[in-house]
Amino acid sequence: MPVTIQDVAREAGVSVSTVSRAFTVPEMVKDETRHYVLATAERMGYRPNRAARGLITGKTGNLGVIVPDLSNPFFPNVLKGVQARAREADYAVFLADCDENPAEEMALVQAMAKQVDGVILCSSRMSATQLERVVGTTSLVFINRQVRDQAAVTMDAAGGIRQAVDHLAALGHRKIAYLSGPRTSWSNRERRRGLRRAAREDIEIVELGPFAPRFDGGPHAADLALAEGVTAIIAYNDLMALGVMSRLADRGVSVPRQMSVVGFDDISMAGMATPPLTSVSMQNERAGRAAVDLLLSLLTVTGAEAGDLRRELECQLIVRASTAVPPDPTGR
Amino acid sequence: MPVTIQDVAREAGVSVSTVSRAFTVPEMVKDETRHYVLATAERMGYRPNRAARGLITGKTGNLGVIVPDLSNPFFPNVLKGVQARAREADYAVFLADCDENPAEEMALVQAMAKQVDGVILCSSRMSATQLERVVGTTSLVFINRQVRDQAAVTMDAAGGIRQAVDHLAALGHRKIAYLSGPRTSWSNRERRRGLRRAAREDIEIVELGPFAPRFDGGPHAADLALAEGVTAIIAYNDLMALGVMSRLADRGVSVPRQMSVVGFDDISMAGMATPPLTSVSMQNERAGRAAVDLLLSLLTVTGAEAGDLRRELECQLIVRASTAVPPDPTGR
DNA sequence: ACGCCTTCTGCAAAGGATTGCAGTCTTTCA
DNA sequence: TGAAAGACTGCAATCCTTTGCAGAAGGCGT
Repeated sequence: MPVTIQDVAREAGVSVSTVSRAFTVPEMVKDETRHYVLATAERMGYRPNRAARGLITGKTGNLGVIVPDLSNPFFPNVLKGVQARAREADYAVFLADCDENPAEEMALVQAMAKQVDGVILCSSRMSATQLERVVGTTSLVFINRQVRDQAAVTMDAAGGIRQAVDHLAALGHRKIAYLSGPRTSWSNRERRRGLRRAAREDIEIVELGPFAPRFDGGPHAADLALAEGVTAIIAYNDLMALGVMSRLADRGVSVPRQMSVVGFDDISMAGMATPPLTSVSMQNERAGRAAVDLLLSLLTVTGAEAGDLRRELECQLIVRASTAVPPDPTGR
Repeated sequence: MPVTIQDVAREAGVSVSTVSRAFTVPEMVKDETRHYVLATAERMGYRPNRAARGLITGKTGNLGVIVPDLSNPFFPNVLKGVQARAREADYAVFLADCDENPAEEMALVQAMAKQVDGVILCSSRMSATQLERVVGTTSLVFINRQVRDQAAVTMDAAGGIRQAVDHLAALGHRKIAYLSGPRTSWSNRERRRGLRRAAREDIEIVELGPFAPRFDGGPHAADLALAEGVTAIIAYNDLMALGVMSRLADRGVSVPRQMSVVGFDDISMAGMATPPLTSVSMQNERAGRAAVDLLLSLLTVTGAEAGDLRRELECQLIVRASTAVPPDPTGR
């Protein structure tokens, strides 16, 4: 049923080699022949069998992406970038969701290894030892995590935090809470690093947590922040920030009048919240595209050292309605 | 570098046939031999090359999913279901995002056809003529759309609408607006069908739109609904509902005191909105799993007629804080 | 007119796995 | 004890492409 290169060759009255070359090394076959072959192929609806091609070239034309959890709105956007860029480069993408489970993540990489030219790992949860066992099985590009000698695209979260702190400081806030995410997460460490870098004489920053990096981590975090008497909150991510806002609303604390809230990631729902959430935007889609670019050069550029392939994306503070000047300490 | 079946055979001192059979038809090789072979393979880290296998068996062990837009929070959840179920069945999944572009969607199906055993189409945007050209190139399963003689998993949106109407009626609402989505969309037709079925003597339903099925379709829709003087709104989907709520807040209309709002899809952010949005839940993850099940039986069960493979999932109204009794018409 | 260089095309091997067929070795039954 | 059946295993063809090598044809310089 499916039409093979043989069928095209027979129909066009040439050898399979010629058909093959018409597709893969066009300049090697006479214009006239090539046009005729290509036209015939088109007419017959021929599409080269990638599996067979991969068998001999050693390249599959596929790449894999592994994300910790698709229902975390952070990932679909990077996935979208990966997919779009991959398609431009005529690659197909394998998707896997490891459900936040490092062991599963490792298994997935190994299972994929044979059928892809490389794998993109988003916010990998794997331990150093687990990583060791997958490095080398296939080309790897990390997103949001740096691993020695491995290609990676990261976000300048530290810079983002700084922007958030500066923004709040400019508004007049003097005591700010940072609501920490999972202690072991690379992203959280990065954010904390940014916090230290953003430290200023005139601002007091208290760090709370860790809290669950989800909506339901918010309420607990909000209560602690209120108890600390801060006037502004920077949350580990938007989900947590939304949870915080929800809790504040329940407790009758008005955002942004009595409390300013800043999130992280700028997931699409940030702009839809009430009030719309000020957030540090991560350019996830760009990150996805960049990861594919890195992977591509890793595969094609000879002698490219994975360790040299690094790309850091700017973060951008998107100011919306959840931040404002702090309440007058005199009580109006 | 990668270890092949030949390597294992040599190492284990048997022929490649035996190794192959040890994996694919275990009962055909002597227990002792099989154990030894399997152990050797394991030790050497051998994983069969799926491409090579697919070449000869004609089955790839892959399946494809095409979604219209990953950044629409509806899809990642069904994707998650697809992925999970596929992995259980030892299938890998190819993902593609067609950016709401039917032509691209068609091209993607054709591009995938050769490398997958079947494709799952989520909320396909293709026209009848376009569909005609892809049916037959590979096995298809539709989600959220019914096509003649094709396997499909659908949601009982009509039933969901009815639940929403009954809920609002029970609260005392007498005039309700339905905010329509894209006129041509199958989902929208289904919802409208449900609307007619839910029609009751005591309730007046006005249909407005069509509006963009996104957050930014909400404001326009909200204004029209207000002008109609309804006390409750059912939106085409949650995104639109959130846009409506945002606009209502801007215009000083309190939800749910002055206006009740019901969404559709129950995307994760519905519960995080302020107030949390009452919504018709679609069980997207289950839908994804069901689609894979359908595809699998389409592939294995001989003589399974695609047209017979239908699965309809229940919808469930999740009542949250965005719906309440209507304002007293006397003005309190 | 000859040889050489180009340009184009075809032959055949290779890549990793599956599988029909045939061969070997045991076992069983008469 | 011999033959037939049964249980395993191996050989080799096959799936669809790519690609090194060699052959064919045409052009050019001398």
